[in-house]
Amino acid sequence: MKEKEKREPGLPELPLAGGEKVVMRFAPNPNGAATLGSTRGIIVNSEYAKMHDGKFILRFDDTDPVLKRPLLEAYDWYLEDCAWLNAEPDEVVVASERMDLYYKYAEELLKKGVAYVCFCPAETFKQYKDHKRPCPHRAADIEANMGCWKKMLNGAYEEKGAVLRIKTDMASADPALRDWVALRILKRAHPRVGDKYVVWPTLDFESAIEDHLLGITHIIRGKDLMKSEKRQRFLYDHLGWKYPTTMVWGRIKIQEFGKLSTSELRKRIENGEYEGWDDPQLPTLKALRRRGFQPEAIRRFFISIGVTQTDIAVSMKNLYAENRKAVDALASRYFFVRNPKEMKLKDGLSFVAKALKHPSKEDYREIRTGNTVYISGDDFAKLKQGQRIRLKFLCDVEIEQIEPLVANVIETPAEGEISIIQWAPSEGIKVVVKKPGGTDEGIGEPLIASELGNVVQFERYGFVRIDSVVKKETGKEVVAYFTH
RNA sequence: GCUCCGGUAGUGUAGCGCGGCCAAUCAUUUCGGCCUUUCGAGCCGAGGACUCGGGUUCAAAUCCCGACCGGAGCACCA
Repeated sequence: MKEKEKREPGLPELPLAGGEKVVMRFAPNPNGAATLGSTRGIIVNSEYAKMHDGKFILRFDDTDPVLKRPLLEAYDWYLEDCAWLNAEPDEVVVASERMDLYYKYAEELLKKGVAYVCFCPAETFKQYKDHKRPCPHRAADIEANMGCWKKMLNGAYEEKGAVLRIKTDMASADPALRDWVALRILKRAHPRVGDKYVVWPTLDFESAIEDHLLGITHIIRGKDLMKSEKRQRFLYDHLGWKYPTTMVWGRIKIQEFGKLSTSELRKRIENGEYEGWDDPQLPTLKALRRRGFQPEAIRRFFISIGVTQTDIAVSMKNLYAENRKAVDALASRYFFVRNPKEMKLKDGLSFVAKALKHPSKEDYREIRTGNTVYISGDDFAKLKQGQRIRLKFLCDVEIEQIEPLVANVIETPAEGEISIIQWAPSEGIKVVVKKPGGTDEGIGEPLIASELGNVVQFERYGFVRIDSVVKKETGKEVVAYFTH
């Protein structure tokens, strides 16, 4: 009989070899701030490490100073992001600081005769590859290869002048597997280590060496890197190493953002199309943090998505749902009206509304107003003469005329169906809300300014994080970032 | 051209290695109801899927073959 236990919803089980300590890694290129895609890597890898009382390593795969050039600030950003997500790495490794290691193994491979220095231009090599033929350099003896390798390191060759290839099988049925490049020449200063090196390892080489040296037990990698494993296995065989267990996940696309690469994001930010890496329009962790998303919600969101090989397109709605659960209990309620319209309260002088800060807590806020209040443009558009509505926590009114808007205060509140709307007081403050889709402007109650840094709910509008309060000649102005 | 991988409700996901307990799990979305101290909140309820065609079998989401669809690799990118 087989036992099918009900598992808690969560990540699929990690294939365990038994007895070994689990070591996971997340290995980004710090060429920009962490995106939602990188966040998935942080969450899932660290989660597996936690589940098995293992180790979580953050490794910066920053070995391309040209095409995917690292951004100096981004190293710290990743550290901050990990900390914020409660996924602090047990160890941090920077590839560009461990170049000697890669050189050492390159030499070892040359000595074993399983690697060679190749001088073919890319196009020429492709010809050999397509015809399953070895290029002439493959047959060079060890002495000659060592000599060429030294010259590579000394800068004797120009960029693209020579590469170091790993011998695999030039007749492999899969063209993607034939003698791949392990190290190449790049004569451009690296943001972190300067111009100390001219020979740089490719990702396939660097990450293969590191995964072994760091004792990584499980690798989770994108489907696009599936062939990397097959390439790297040749290297592991040459060196007599055991390859880690691998899991593969498909591409993730966030429906609301489409596909934006880090390089593309960086280009647009540098062009001034966005305010920065934390612009609320961007799918970066920094942006979500500024918008007031809770780390726990982000964690649950990515865990619910799991690890499957299918390419997926998930909606932010799932994240909103998780975040709502996290934020609803702690967000105080306030009134904010977008595109305000003034409403004159006839026969009124001044009012003090006693309003609940949260529907399930006995905690009140006061809103003082004169005989005018503001309602939102959206609500205004639906008003009809003679209609009764309730200004929440204040009073019921009957609309006497629309333009200009005048209403009579009704002493006895209506029974039954009546629409209830939020309002802003005569001495309200200006509020600007930055949203993924643009900016809303309006008026809110003055107490909003006291919630700096907090996530609050603007009733009938949504959750926002109070980002800053700026003093202007016209008075205080609140800038809020829209959560959802 | 060569090679590899995948396809369960609108969207994710469980189940698939060891076929029956699957008239298929959970979440989200959608719809309806309740609440009216808001709501995009909460509570209750409903709807909605095994890509297709063959085969094996008493029995197939699960095993086999084929088709179709989708993604990826064949970079001196990560």
